[in-house]
Amino acid sequence: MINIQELDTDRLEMAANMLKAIAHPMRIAILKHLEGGKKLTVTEIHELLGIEQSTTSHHLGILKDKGVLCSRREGKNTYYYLKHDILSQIVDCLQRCTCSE
Amino acid sequence: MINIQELDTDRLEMAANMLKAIAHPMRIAILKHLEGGKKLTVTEIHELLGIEQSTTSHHLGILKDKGVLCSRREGKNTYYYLKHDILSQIVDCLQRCTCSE
DNA sequence: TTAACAGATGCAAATATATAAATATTTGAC
DNA sequence: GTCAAATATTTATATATTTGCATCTGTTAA
Repeated sequence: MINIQELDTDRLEMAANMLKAIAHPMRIAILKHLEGGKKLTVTEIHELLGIEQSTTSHHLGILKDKGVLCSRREGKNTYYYLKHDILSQIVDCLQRCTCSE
Repeated sequence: MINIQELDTDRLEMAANMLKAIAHPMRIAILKHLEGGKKLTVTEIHELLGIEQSTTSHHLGILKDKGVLCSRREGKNTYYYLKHDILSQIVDCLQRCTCSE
């Protein structure tokens, strides 16, 4: 028998993990670059953001692990992209909420 | 002279702080209860969620500090409510992104 | 002015996260 | 197979977060 309360807790937990994954300046910047279905490699992102390769890979790993991004390997490169297009909503919302203060 | 890069960094930082504030199971649950312009007291929230009063107050303080909630004192009670209605978008988005997995 | 209620704050222990440096793995070219 | 490029993982250190308890501050009503 399935417990609704439990399900809800799991769902909240999942949502929180997803948000926690996004809630970092560099990771928000990554999402911005991936809006509109764009796909970028680790190297492209690490150069765009000007941060270490290993740090970039780490951030991408977190985003993927928590269900924010997907990745596809093509040859030596791994392309990362948004798992759900609607996630752009979050970035947009943040953009609107942070301009008035 | 203002540095655009710097501004952008500050803005990202602010956005990340706002998201970090939301990114917690209990705090997402709080936002859910406040959708639609509802105002609730600390006690109401602490009873709704079934968590300690002081823990509730801590969470509300974080959300207020990071610009997610506002509060108004009325007599013995303090009512908390969403600062920006559009923040419901984030909760909605999470709800949609967490049902398919 | 005191009792009782509502909320906020300080603190400490447990836990989680961030970063970078070093190292490992995977893949394609030769 | 060997090498180099692209990416991932490991590790260690520093820092931040979460939670509950105890306590403190306001506020209302007796």
